Amino acid sequence: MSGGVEWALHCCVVLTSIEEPVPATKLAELHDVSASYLAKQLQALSRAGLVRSVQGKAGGYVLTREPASITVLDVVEAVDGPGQAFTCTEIRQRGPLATPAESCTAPCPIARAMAGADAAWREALRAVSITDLVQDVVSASGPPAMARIGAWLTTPEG
Amino acid sequence: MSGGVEWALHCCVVLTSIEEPVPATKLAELHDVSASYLAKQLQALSRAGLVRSVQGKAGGYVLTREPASITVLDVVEAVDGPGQAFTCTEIRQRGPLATPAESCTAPCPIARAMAGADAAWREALRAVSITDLVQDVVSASGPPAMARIGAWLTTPEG
DNA sequence: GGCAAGCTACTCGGATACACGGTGTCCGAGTGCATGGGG
DNA sequence: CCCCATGCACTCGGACACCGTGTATCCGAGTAGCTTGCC
Repeated sequence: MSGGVEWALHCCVVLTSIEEPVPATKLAELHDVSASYLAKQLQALSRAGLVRSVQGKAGGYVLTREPASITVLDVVEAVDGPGQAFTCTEIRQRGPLATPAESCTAPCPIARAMAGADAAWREALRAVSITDLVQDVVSASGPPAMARIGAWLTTPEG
Repeated sequence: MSGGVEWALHCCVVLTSIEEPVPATKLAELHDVSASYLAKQLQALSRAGLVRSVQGKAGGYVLTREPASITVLDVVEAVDGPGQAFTCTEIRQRGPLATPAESCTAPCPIARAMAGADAAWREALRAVSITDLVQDVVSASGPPAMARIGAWLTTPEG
């Protein structure tokens, strides 16, 4: 899995602390990561419609939806792509004992098992929303944690 | 995910059709894949203890356990390694608002969500055994399917 | 005919090149805000 | 005092190198079985 997923999720959590646009550079120095590379992940979120980018002097990124309606799966699919991890090569249709293509109406058992596991994985990620992550943060670091982040984001210099 | 997983699973299914050792070259030409690369996957299965390799003229690979006790998860972990797909970088401990290390007793919410999804994925793969895959094959291609494979493996030339 | 030594051929196992996707970086296009001048 | 044109600084967006992991391959070490010669 792409490491940028972690950055993107942290950014989504941070963006819930404020309504104004936050530039990528701010998010980068807040997390102490490469600004250029983080921009790539944010662009992916923008293409997926999870965040909206506003340009100009006071521009940046804003969440488009309520945090409760954004799931972790949304972010993962936006950054890593919607493709499945496992792809069936149809080995059963190759070799001297290849099964004819007309008998391959149903997917091969291996592909089915993998697809089932992938569905379970996605379902688990779909069950967690950005709001849930924020709730866990305030439970661990105290209620003013998110407020401190929002305040830091508004200060001119980091 | 590594593409060799698919090859390894097909090999495990094929190995259930016969008790004698099957060389890697036979498995390769049966599936019409690279023999050298398939050997690497079989070595991984051997290191994990799922198959046993016998050397010499009539050597090859044999399953060590009953197919019903070998799960798809076993094969996946043997080939792709036991490591998780997602690894937490502990971003929360970096940057100007880093949370102190003493407050990080519990894993961060993002890592927990990912770990939960990974557990669900593994559980789904653990629920499917090689025997289940074989049963699906005979249901789709008819009872003599596995017998044909076993017969082909015993013929001198492919 | 039985047995043992030697040979052969076949097997696995690890060490070795190549390629592609993820990682990281950079600069150009576009836009909203601030400023200064005019009415 | 209000409005508008101008400039600017800041933002995103996509295009460009680099590296690590997976992909593919090869050759050497080792062993079981067959052959052959001898007793």
